[in-house]
Amino acid sequence: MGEKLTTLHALAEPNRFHIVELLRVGPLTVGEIADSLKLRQPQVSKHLRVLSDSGLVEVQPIANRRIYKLQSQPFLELEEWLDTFRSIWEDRFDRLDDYLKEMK
Amino acid sequence: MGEKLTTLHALAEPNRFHIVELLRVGPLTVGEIADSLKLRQPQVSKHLRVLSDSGLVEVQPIANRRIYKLQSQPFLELEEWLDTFRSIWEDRFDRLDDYLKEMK
DNA sequence: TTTTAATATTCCTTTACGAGAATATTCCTC
DNA sequence: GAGGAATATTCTCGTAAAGGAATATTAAAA
Repeated sequence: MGEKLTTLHALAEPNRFHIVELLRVGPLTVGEIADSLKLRQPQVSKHLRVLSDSGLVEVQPIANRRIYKLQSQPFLELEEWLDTFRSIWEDRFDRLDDYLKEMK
Repeated sequence: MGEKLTTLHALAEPNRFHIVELLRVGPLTVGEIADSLKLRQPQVSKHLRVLSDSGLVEVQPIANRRIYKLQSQPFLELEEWLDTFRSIWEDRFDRLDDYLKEMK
């Protein structure tokens, strides 16, 4: 369960969310991300650190640069979690009524 | 895009995440949630406020009590967003190689 | 209509975290 | 090996947000 919270927390920050949206197009360096989002390099590095720690992105160092790309696992796990709710939406038209009856 | 961030933010808080997990079993009152999670009533009310503002839960007042239940829309929207990544995971085995070649 | 139960709201304190600026690190190039 | 790019880390500060305690609100019940 902790992983899901970590993933959610990482994605819930606006700039990190934007970074993820950027990276869906393809791998990018820190500088490119900073330019695109008009953020300062240190902040981008810090956000990438969070994304990296949470497993959402992966780094590949090339010489001076570091190329970041999305990692599928956390996304898939999150989607899997959301999928476990599907049965509920269909199943629970009258659960509320049940509940009301139970409590008299 | 703002709704997704709102949803993510609401879910990213541990206690709120737990509340959501609790509510998936069925609708509950504030007191029941507080008991289950061993939280104080005011904090539960405050978290439920956030969840309610983000559309994740719905309230139904019955006399003294307020019964909270999950609302499907935000979950479905989030899942839909995650689903847009699917094509990427399959498509992008070699995108990194492409990138590396591009930048020589 | 006073009392009591359930919930919401407010105020205060504390903590988490993001931004900014400066500095450290790493690796290429000359 | 000195200088310069690209990136990471550290420090400080400001702010958003969570917890605690007290209080307000609402509705039922006596």
